[in-house]
Amino acid sequence: MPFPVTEIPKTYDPKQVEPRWYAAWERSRLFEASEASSRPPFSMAIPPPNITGSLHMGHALNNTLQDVLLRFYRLQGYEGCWVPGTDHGGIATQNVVEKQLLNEGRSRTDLGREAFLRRLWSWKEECGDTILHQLKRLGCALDWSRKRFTLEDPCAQAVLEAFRLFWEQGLLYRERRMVNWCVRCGTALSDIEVEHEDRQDKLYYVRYPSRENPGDFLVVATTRPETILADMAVAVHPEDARYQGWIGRRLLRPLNPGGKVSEIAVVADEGVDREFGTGALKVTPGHDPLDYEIAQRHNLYDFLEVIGLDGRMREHTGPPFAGSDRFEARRLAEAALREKDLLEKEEPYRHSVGVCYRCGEVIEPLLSYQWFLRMGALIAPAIEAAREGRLRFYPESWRQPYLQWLENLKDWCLSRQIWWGHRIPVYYCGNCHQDELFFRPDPKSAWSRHSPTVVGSHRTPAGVYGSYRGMREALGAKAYQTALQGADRMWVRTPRGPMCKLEAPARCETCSGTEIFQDPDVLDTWFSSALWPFSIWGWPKSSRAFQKFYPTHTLVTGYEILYLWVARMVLFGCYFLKREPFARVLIHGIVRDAKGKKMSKSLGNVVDPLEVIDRFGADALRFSLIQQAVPGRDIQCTEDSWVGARNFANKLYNVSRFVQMQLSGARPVGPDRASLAHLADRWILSRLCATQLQVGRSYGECRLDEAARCLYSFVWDDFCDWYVEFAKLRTPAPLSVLLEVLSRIFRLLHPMMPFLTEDLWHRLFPVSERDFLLNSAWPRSLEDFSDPEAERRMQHLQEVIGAIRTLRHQMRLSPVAPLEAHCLFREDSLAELFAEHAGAVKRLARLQALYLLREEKKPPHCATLLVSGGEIFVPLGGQMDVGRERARLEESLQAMDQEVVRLDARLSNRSFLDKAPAREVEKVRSRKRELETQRQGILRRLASVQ
RNA sequence: GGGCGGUUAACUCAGUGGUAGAGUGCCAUCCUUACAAGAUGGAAGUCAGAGGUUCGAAUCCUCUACCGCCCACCA
Repeated sequence: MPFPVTEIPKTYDPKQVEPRWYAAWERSRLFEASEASSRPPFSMAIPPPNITGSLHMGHALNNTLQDVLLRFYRLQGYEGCWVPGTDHGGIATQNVVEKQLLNEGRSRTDLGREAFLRRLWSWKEECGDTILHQLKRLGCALDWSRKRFTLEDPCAQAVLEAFRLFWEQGLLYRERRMVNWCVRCGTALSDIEVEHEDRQDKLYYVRYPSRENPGDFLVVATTRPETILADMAVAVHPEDARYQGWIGRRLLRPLNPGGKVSEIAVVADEGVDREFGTGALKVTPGHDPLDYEIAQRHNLYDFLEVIGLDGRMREHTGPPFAGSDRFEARRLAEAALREKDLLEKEEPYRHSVGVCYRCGEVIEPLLSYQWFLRMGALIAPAIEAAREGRLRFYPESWRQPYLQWLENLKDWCLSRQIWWGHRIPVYYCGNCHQDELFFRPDPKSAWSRHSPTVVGSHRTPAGVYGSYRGMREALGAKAYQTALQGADRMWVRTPRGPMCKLEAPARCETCSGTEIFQDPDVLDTWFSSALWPFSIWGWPKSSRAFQKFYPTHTLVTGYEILYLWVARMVLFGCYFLKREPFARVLIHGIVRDAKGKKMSKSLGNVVDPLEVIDRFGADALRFSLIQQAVPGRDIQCTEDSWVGARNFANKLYNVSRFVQMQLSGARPVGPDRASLAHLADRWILSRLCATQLQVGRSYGECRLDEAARCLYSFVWDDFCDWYVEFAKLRTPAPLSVLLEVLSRIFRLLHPMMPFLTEDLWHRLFPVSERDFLLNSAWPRSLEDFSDPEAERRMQHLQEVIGAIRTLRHQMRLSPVAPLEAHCLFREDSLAELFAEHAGAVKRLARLQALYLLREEKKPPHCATLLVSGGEIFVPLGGQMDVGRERARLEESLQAMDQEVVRLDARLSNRSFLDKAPAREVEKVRSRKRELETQRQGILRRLASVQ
């Protein structure tokens, strides 16, 4: 009894299926890995999304790829463990919450550090897991029992421990240095957190008067005239003939803090580019990294610093500059120079400007106290790992950039002057540290009224520098306490060295003083990210999970965070554990919109993955992304690609429905090689064998895109279009093969389309509710079923069926016009083949009759088809259009002639015959023979068609 | 300034030495009892350009053009 069609809907509805299965998986704790398992481990650490925002296409792609790998390796018999988690996201998250406060008309200093942090934690509780929850809709097989957050234990503990270990090894130091300062975020950034943007600016040519003869100028080109106020010298190239006479002379600084004119020297330095501008460079060591280096080379240590941490000109610059924004100051400087007739000219100039990767504000190079990590000792192992193949990149082309980055690596600026993050575990003693502090007080506090009197300090709009002891003395104990509470932050220079402790010490180790305070800075959020592949398992504590699952197997990520994150994980993993944190890095591209533009909120071109899931299903979204995810290459996401993937899902759904309808009570046993009699059976299993091999290989080599395309074409072209069409004619239906093929398709495809395959698996096979596909196994090898002979024979049938279908169109016949075919084959085996499968050929070519001729007995009024190994005559009777038939034959004759010419050219080429492999030559020869035979046939037909 | 990647059908892209592929779109025909989210057939490409290596090049090498990305102390 066929299953009544009406009971199963004709189109697949993912909405009915997907949520149900994810719930079932979770209920059964299907994704929870066991460290006690004897199966080999396959572990992955999710790239933890920041707790800002919600799922976007990039996450969807990244996590789909991971889920495919996880599910594939689980089917392969591995103990799969994929750890979910989120990143506190330092500056990014703090910015989000600060923006909220701003809308309420408040700032973080209004709240104070503690209240602000409380607010961030409640944000985290509220929105932090949004993305993780959304990943469930995508089907991700994450082990929820192991969810981590970078700011909580065990990850937070790992951060402290890592810092302490670095400290003990002497790799940490605190120094006043030129760093990238974001005046908007109010923090230092590491070098890779600075992005470069091309900007249209002006290049100013400024006259620096000679001291001896103020009418004599040396002209310097600069884009930043506001920093002239902090110029300490002018540098020229030592071999620049134009300036030999100037070296060693004194110049008058064109603009001066407080208007007090002072002198600067002309120095010679190799660092100067003679080609640029006038070949003379103004040296501003307080606000430019190159100038800082040059100044050091010339022992210029007494720098002027004119731009404050808030991006405004500092007080001592005097009118009209003091207090103005640095860009406003640029215009003021331009005007002042013009007024003094020191501006020779200006020209439009395009150059790249460093901006903050979090807020886009132009970076200000500034001197400030920061914590740095010495990278020198960490680099070599990370390089070796990649050189020696213990760490592999997919695609390999990313290995070189990775190595180059490491080779040029400088020390890492770790400290951030924000509040949200891992507070640096360093403690200072109020008694015995002779320190210099920087306070940025709450403007409403009493402290700000006292500050101008502080000893030895200089003041900026941002705050006050001064010595710790000096401040206390100046303020008195009480006001000083208030100041400490109100202080936004402070930098401390420590002649005797502070203490690094996992917990706040009660008293000073040196003097037993109890006035202990912690370094106010937090660590770069990427510091905790670098520990992620081992902190998630509880490192530094050793645990069974850690033993079992570290190192992780594969890291999947986008190339945009290769340095920011991937390289640093390798550095840290190799350093702390002497073992790279993963063996493979699968690098995918960026998801772009239909026009190839990067998706961004500001462009308004973001496509919401959840919306795509609603419309097309998670499986369709996944399959579409996978299909396009050639390693390292960007992906365009378009409506079309979702539709195509959804149609594929529907195709598989329907072919399964078809098989289901054939099922009656008894379940057939699986086919075995010996008893496979039917050509179609042998053929489809042979094709399946090749497909399974290819798909397995592709999955294993991180070519998920390849696996997707391979399965797509097997399912659609081979199975649906040919095998099932053959099967429809057979009674009883070849259920054992149909089910075997489907059962294998489900398992091969499950990593990419988990919901649909799970659903169909349960519908078609007598498995219990809890026998999940993910717990089944990758199908055993089909190599026994490989059958090239069957594939060849099938090809003959396909060719003839195709030729007759084409003929109908060429002769403008209706697809249902009654036709018969008379076949004449040169080999008996072919005749037997067609005799055996006459039914299928008749049906698929829609013939009324199929005759096999023993000798040439061409019926009258017929069209002739030349096929491999024979000819097919199709009588057309009254519908025969002689002219059309002649044209058709002539056209194919022409095509053959062209091909023959090409083949002849190759065969008459001595060096081809001599040098090409014999197999290749034989291929050409046999093609030529076949063509010749067909050609003769056509010529005979042409002669007889009147 | 250095480096990397791309340029293949109208569109989006596969294809690393044997003579060009897919999906979508287009044209034509078809409600053939799994699927119109389908079936069948078709048109459509000097594989960016030039040179080289090779019996043979979309594929390897060199150069050029355009597009994109990364790195760099472009004052």
